[in-house]
Amino acid sequence: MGELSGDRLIEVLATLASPHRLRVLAALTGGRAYVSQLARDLGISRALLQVHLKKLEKAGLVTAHLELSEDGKALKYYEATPFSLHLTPDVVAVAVTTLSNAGDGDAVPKGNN
Amino acid sequence: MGELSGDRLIEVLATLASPHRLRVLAALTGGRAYVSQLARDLGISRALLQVHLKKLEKAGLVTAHLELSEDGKALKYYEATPFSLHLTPDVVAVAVTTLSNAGDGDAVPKGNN
DNA sequence: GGCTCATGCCAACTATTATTGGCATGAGCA
DNA sequence: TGCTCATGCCAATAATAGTTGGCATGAGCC
Repeated sequence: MGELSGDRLIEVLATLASPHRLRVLAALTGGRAYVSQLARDLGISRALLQVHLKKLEKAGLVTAHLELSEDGKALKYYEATPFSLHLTPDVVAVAVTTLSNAGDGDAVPKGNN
Repeated sequence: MGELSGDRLIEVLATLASPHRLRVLAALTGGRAYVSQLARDLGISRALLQVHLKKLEKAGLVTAHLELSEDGKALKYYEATPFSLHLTPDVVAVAVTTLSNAGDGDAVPKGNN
């Protein structure tokens, strides 16, 4: 996971920059779990947890797959994806060169100064 | 910079997770600069740049100091702080243990399920 | 004095993200 | 059938973050 684009880098960083998601990830690092179970473990609502799980999944930090329990219930198990990201000023400098101009853009400043 | 608390980790991640701040940091990695100059280089307003610089400074990613130019003008120079942060699931798991319960909290879920 | 350039800061607005509650579905089980 | 448990999703609100423009200050310079 050494060479991600600036956009991907930001996605990953933004995803990790949240207490909830960090806790979710930590919980899953300790072993997989299905949604409702995880919500109970962490003491947060399912709706909230799902939003965070989706963001984590989108960033590629967790993966999900359905599984049938012994009694036939469909459970959605999530598990953490291993990753390794070494951040340094140089890594940042390189990533910036591949940034799409979203959230920025204006090649012509509005006239300050 | 291997052992930061969960709160600090989140602060750093959140600070880096922005195209503007990433660009600012990259620009400063290439050499120090004072505010107005940097704003022109990046093509953004000073007001905007200052906000981002403050956030970067708060997170310890850049430092600032006043300096007098040859003609006596007070210039505020910023420079990038070297850092190295190796992110892995385990690092996250450890960081989580030192998270203050802000933005989370509710030991008792509201009653979902 | 009047012009330029640098800094700092605020009030106001817009855009995003976070969070809650509720509702609907599908499948075992007594 | 009625109850439980799991999933998914949406509409509405709350809370943050991002941006802009303007205004004030201080210091050289013509």
